[in-house]
Amino acid sequence: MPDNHRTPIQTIQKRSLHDQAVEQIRDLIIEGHLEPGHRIDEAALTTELGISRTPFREALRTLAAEGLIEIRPSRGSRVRKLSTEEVHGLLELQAHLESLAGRLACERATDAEITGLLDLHDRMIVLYEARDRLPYYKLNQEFHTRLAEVAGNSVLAETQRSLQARLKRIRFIGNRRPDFWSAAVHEHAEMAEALRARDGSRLAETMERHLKNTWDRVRNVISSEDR
Amino acid sequence: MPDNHRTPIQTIQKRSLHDQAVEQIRDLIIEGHLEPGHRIDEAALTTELGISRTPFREALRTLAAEGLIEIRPSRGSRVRKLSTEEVHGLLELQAHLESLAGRLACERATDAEITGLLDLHDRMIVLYEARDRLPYYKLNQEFHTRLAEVAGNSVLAETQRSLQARLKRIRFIGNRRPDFWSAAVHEHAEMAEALRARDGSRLAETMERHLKNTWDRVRNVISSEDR
DNA sequence: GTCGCTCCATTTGTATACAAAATACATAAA
DNA sequence: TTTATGTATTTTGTATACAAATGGAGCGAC
Repeated sequence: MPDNHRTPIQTIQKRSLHDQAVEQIRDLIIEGHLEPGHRIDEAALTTELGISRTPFREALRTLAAEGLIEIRPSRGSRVRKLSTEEVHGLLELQAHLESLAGRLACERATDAEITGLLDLHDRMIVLYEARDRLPYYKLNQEFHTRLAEVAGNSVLAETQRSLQARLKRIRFIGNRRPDFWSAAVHEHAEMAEALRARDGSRLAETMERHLKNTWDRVRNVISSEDR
Repeated sequence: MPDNHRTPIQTIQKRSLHDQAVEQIRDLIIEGHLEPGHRIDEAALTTELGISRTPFREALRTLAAEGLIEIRPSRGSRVRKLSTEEVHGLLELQAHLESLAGRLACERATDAEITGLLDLHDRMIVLYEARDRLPYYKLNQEFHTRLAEVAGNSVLAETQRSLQARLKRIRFIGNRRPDFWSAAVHEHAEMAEALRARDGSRLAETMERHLKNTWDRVRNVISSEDR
């Protein structure tokens, strides 16, 4: 008799200190514990993480390649501070990428994948109605990520993820104003409809518009904390 | 009296071993001296480059983040071998990105930048007529890179560059067949025309088609050297 | 022959030691 | 007071040493 109730097998992953460091530091940046423009203190962070400088510095190289930090030769690394132009560039590019992702998802995603996305959307609505901002924000990120994942292009998904990581902090700020948030939710409802109908063109158009509007929603916020 | 004839002051750039290693290894991969799927021998390469493992391994992390190599925990690194699907994904994404780049370039580039691109195109034609394949190929790469650069979105330019690097070897192979090459040149002529007229929509459309065709030109070549 | 085991040679991952550079500080000259 | 110069301290870059893991070669049991 098969044992249906055993705990699911988890592939044991041995992760190098490097990998763990990358994730930890990335989270510290995204969650705002390391502020943009702030210098990264190797000594402090290595003792904090309990690792030596070798894997730590490798992690810095990875994060630099991802665009999250910047390394100035012989002068230390800093959390990268996004200029207004860069944020605009990131959002412009993401709008365009997700427009493609939307179109492809409508063509290539399985019914189950579409249902999963719609389910995600429903949960977002519930959270919006409860004005539960942080969980909403997390599901929102997941929605965009998963849409890119079901588009059947791994490079696209990977690139989307990278752009999203760089924008994470900014985006979070963007939903602070209630009217902004409401507008975003409305756009999401439109996206869900297009998705349900597998209307690629409409979804593409909506996603592009959604991200263009995001830019309008965050631009003021940024300029205030500009360099 | 000011000395107008002294040699111009060059900002001395000290480059870390890390940076130099990244470039060297990247070139080795792109130029095919390190074959896809082939294991990267740290001992051999470090002595060859005359550096220690520390900066070398940092370079590997950077290249892994760029997608050029893959690091398998405790089991060494290999030059990443592109599957047919990945090449398709890369080209699909690049097509979409360059379409955006084309549109934006028409809106934002200066006249001088447009002229520069057209000049590049003219030189490509000359090289094509002389069937001088390698220099043509290099100018072609430069054309695409510069188009992305003058689009006024640094993130877009950076992303384009990264995708291009990953595709470099594949692309080179694509122009082997004379009829393929001729078709590509024809498409480029169209792009130049649209650019001259600053017709963003047409340029965007042409670039997308150009890269879609590139996929058709390249797909057979790849499957033959598939894993 | 094939499977499984043990041991050894490599190779990879991490820590540490040392060298080189940058920053901070203090002192002296204008 | 300001500027310059030299010195100490900290930080960064690189090499090396050591630990841990992997991949085979050899060998025996079946």
